[in-house]
Amino acid sequence: VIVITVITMNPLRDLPRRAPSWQDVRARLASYIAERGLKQSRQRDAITEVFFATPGHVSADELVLRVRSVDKRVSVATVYRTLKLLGESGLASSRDFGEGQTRWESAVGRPHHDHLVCTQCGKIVEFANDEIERLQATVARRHGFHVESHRLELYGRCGDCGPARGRARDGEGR
Amino acid sequence: VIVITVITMNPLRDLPRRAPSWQDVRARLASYIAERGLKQSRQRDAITEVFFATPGHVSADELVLRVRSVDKRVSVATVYRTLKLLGESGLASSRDFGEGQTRWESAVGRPHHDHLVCTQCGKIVEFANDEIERLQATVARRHGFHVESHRLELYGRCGDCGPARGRARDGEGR
DNA sequence: ATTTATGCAAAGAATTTGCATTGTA
DNA sequence: TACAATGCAAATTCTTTGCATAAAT
Repeated sequence: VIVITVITMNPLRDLPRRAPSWQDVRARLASYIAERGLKQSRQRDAITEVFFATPGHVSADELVLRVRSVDKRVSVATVYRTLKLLGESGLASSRDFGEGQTRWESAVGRPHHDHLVCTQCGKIVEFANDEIERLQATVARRHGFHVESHRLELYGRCGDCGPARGRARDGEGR
Repeated sequence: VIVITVITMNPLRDLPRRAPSWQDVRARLASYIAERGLKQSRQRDAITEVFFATPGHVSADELVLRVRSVDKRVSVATVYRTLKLLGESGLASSRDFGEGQTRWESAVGRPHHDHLVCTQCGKIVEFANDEIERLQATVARRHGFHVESHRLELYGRCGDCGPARGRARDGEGR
C-alpha cells in the first residue's frame, strides 16, 4: 500500500505548516538523552535524522529501508528501539491505521490532529476540528470519564478515487 | 486486562437495549451459509451460540476458552475462521482497542456506536453521538472524502478509577 | 572503567494457512 | 459422492528480547 500524507488546508483550523526544525529536534533529543544518562550513537543519529526528514507516516519497516540507504550498518532492532525512544521523548507519535503495523510521525511542531484514510489508495489526510474535540470531552464527562487521549480515523474514498463501485462492505465494524 | 462492557444511557441518543435475538441470529446465519453453498457444523453452531451469549467485546482467545468449556473439540483455527465468517455476514463486528488483539462484538440489533475505554481498569463504555457523526461527515466532505466507516475511541479514566496520579504520558499519539 | 547501545538470532504473540481427514448436504 | 469444514502444526508478520560485543561518556 502506498501511503502518501497530504496536509491540506482546514477551514476550521489550519494545521501549522512549518516543517519541524531539525535543529530543534536535535537539541530536544540531546537533552532528553542527557537527562536520563543515555548515550548518543551513530545509529541513533542516523535513524533520527532520516525519520525527521521523512514526511508523513512511516512504518518501522519503511524506516529501516530508508536509513539503510544512507547507512547499511543499522539493525532492525535498533530502529524499533529508537522509534520507541522518540515516542517516549515526545518527539514522535505512533498510530495504528489497522494495517497490522504501527506507523510513526513527527510530533514536533505538530499539535493534535486526526486522520482521513482513503481505503482505495491509502492516502492519509490530516485534519483537526475543535468542535469534534469539544463534543468528545462532553460525551466523556457525561459518562464520568476524564479523557486522556483519543483516536479518530475516518475511512473512505478520497476525491481522486471516487465512490466505491460495489456496495460498501460491512461486517468489519469501525 | 479485565474488559467489562457497560451500555449506559446516552442523553443524546440511547443505544437500543433489546438483546440480540438468538432466533434471529440463527436464521440470518443459516441463510448466509445456505446462499453461499457453505455448510453448517457442530463447531460453527457452538461458537456462534457462545459468541452471541457473551456480552461485550471478546477476543478470539477468550472465545476459545468459553466455547471449550462447552465443547472441548473446537480448535483455535476454527474459532478464528468462524469469527471471520460472522464478520463477513454482518452479524459481528471487530474492533482493535490497541491491545494487540482484535475484539469482537455482536452487530445484531446494534447500530453504530463508538467507545470510551478506561486506561486503568479496561472498562469499555459505548456511546453514540449524532452531532459528532455529522461533523465527521462535514469534515470529510470538505476534504473530498466520502466516509465509509470510522473509528473513534476515547481513552481515559472512568469515574471509578479517578484521575491519574502521575501526569498523563505523552509520546504515544492517539 | 563503567554503563549504555547494537547486532543477531531466537523468542513472542496473534493470526493465518497447507493439508490430510472428517463431516455435511 | 462432491465439496466444505476441521484439526494440527507449520508458517507468517510485526515486534521484542537475551546476550555477547562494541561504543560512548
